[in-house]
Amino acid sequence: MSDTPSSVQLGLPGRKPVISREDIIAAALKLLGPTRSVSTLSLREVAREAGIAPNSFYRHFRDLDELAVALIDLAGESLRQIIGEARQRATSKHSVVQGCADAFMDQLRADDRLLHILLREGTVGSAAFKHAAERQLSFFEDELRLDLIRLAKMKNSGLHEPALTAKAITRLVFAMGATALNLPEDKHAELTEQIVVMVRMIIAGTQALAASKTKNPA
Amino acid sequence: MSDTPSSVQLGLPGRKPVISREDIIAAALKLLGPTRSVSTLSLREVAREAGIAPNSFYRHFRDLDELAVALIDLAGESLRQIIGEARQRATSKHSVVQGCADAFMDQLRADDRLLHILLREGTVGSAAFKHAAERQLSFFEDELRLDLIRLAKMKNSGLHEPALTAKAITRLVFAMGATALNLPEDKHAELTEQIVVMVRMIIAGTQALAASKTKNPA
DNA sequence: TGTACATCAGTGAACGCGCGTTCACTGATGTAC
DNA sequence: TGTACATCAGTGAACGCGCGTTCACTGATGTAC
Repeated sequence: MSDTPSSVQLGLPGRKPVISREDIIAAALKLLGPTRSVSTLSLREVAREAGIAPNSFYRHFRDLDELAVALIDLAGESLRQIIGEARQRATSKHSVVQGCADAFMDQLRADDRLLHILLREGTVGSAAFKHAAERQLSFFEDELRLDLIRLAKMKNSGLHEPALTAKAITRLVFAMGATALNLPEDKHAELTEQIVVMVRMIIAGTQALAASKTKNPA
Repeated sequence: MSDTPSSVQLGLPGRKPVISREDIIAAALKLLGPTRSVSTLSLREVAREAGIAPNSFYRHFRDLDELAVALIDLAGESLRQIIGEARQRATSKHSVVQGCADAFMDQLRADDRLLHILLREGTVGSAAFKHAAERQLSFFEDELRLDLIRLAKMKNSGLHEPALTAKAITRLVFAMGATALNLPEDKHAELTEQIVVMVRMIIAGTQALAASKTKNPA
């Protein structure tokens, strides 16, 4: 993920890099925001922000697309960590759903650029970029699936197609989060509430379908 | 929506346009596809495709953004018409949900450029563009909301927050549709099936929540 | 420790390109009489 | 019907700009002995 390219491995002779891949990524993140998306970044612009000559960019990334994929991968890791923490934190006090939704929206409100990227840019850009975004989403779905199964066991309730349920929740929350990026701050609480109810709908639905399946097996 | 700008109104003296706004829109649609999104179109490119000089573009649109908004509006209208027909067609034979999902995916498979735009590009682009996309989505949600209420009355089942349910279904289906654009054709049947189950989950969930509300009013 | 050498991160200058936008224009189409 | 005139859709040429990419280079940092 964040390892250096082979030409920069330690132990080889030569000058040490004075700026790193991470510095360039940080520069790119500085340029991003509610009004700038990854696909509109230019190589020269990123280099300017990082304080290097345009061609120096190539010492660290093959092209802009490689940078974009690195950003997506970072964003996925970051989100999974945030939600992972929210899951553990929320087990007793509030519901898991509410806790995760709050954590999600908090991060979004904190202007986490990485989260912005993941929410907005899965559907445009190069094939490699879209593939990377899809990959991170599937990681996320997988963790959620396991969590849903655990939750269902705890509650002794059924679960109709856990994988599909996880996918539905993930895609829906991400879509709602993406709309939040264009919303003024004072609408965020309302949106958080909407997300919570939507997720509860899906969970209630998957339980209802599981129950009817038990009664009337196909 | 598709009316001509004031400078092109009929009855005024002057030369009649040999190409129209619609011709330029058609040229833009020709350029779009699974690998090209609206935000990557250039004015010169569209003009080239339309067979006019670059500066002639300005006779019909203030800038590229105005063209993009026109495309989004068209896309919204087109989709609502498609789904509206599917609703009426499917009332007796299959379920409404299955019918609409099929119509949706058929249109998508038929490489409807307008639909591509609406699915993929609500989250990037100018403020005006995002606003137009959001507006079309809300139109769609509103129609769906009325439909859900009608459906609930027919089935004598409850409906927890119809507006939110409609929003959840719309956003989820659109998100799933967007992923379909990057999928090979042979995965489309599977995806259609997933969409149908997801929508059923949400409907089952909203009914379950409505039922529990009746039993245990807050 | 000192010296010769190899590596290679970062550079400055230059390239050709497509872009959005402007300008003054042309000439077909319409209206007025 | 014919003539003079106004309108304005479309044009060709030009502008300056930022872009991605290339090239040969420099010089700091490391290794070998």
